[in-house]
Amino acid sequence: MNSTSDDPSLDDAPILHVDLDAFFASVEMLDDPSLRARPLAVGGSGERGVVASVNYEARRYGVHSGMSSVVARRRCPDLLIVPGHFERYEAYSRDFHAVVNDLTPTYEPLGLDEVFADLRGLARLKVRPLTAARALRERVRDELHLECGVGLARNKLFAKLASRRAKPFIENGQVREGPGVVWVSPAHEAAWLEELPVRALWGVGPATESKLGQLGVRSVRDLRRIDEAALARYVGSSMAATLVGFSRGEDPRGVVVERAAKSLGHDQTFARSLTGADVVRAVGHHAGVVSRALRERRVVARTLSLLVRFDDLTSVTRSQTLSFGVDDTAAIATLGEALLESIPSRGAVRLLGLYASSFVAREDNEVQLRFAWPEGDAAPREDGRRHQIGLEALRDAVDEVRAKFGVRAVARASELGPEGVRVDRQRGDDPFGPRPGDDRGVVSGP
DNA sequence: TCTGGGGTCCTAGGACCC
DNA sequence: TCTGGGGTCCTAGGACCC
Repeated sequence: MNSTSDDPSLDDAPILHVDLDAFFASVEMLDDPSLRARPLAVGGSGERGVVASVNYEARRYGVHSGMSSVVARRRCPDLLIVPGHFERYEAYSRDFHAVVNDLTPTYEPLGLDEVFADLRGLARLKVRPLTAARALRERVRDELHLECGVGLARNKLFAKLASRRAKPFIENGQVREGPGVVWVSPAHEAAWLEELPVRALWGVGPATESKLGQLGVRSVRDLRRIDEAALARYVGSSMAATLVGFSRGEDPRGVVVERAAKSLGHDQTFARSLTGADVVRAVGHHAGVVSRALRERRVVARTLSLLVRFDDLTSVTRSQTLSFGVDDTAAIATLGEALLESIPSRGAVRLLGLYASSFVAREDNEVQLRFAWPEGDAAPREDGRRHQIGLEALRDAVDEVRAKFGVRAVARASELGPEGVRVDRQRGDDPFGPRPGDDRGVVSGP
């Protein structure tokens, strides 16, 4: 199916996809060679844990990433599940990107362990795609001591399918070596797609697969026969157009080199669900994580979102966009708490997430704040002064949240007395709490 | 199989402006 | 005063990726 005998031209194989094999698990085995011979997974080992990465020894037992740890251990009782060391993975990822960058600067990372690259810029260097792909694999192996699969094709769709085919695979419970590098020649594209289940296409998950099933669409061949308008009624017009394109082997997505982050956040599923004041404390902890990440990136966020997943697995989100950006822990914690207050409780909290978006460069935010500076007053110079303006505006924002959602109509478990009567939390040091003669924010409720 | 934590994108409705 | 269309921003939820 793939041709490895002659090296295609850049026109026939401009897009390369590299995917590191069992990345997290492989790094753990490099850091501790005694783990090599045994089935290993990286992830949470508790009741609510999920395995994020699995070595090939464990895959022989049918364990794969994304699987709950309970199920994984059922399939493989000898499975060793170790916690992740993400700084290590990030360090390896940086080295990986550096190796790709030596091949071409036109590359696009996906997560820590995958990269798309556009090789067209190498035309003048007379680089041949297969030669480049093999050299890339060699360098990843020699310098990082990691294995990877490389795919080459006309577009991202086929390059990704190809790299998957390049990797080791399990056959009859045994690990088989893959070819390492696979090129999908344009002449063979149709054959590649023909038998492929729709689930193998990028963007088709369980929900879309099920919707397509209702239309009788299971394979890419089925997809080609279906009317796009009919498809759109089930999966939306955007997804319909994408899928129809894929079914014809068309993928307009380019390699995007500098993809600026649009949001960041932190969420955590608790080993034991939280109630009452513990939830508020968790918001404070998340605020610390998020604000540090914002400062590290030298941006401030105008939008904050809070996600709460209850024990019944229902999720609720609340978000608030400010006219200015924030990056300090206290401000984010206060806003997060206001958002939390606005969510009607449905019992114990299983997962809490806090996310920041609508980034503004820190310097630009300062300019914005100066605009808001009262007439005739001096422009803020030192940080403390600037901070105060933020607090004033922030207080308004918190009031806005409370006004919008009618906070008094809802009480957290922590604020309920034994009879379910709301007890006001005493927070004399809270700069955002009610002030004397100030009843803003209390617009509804019993 | 009742499921993590980092993200991205899409959809649909409402508010607001021209 | 009522009406419509288009554009943009915000919000909530959902699906998907690694």
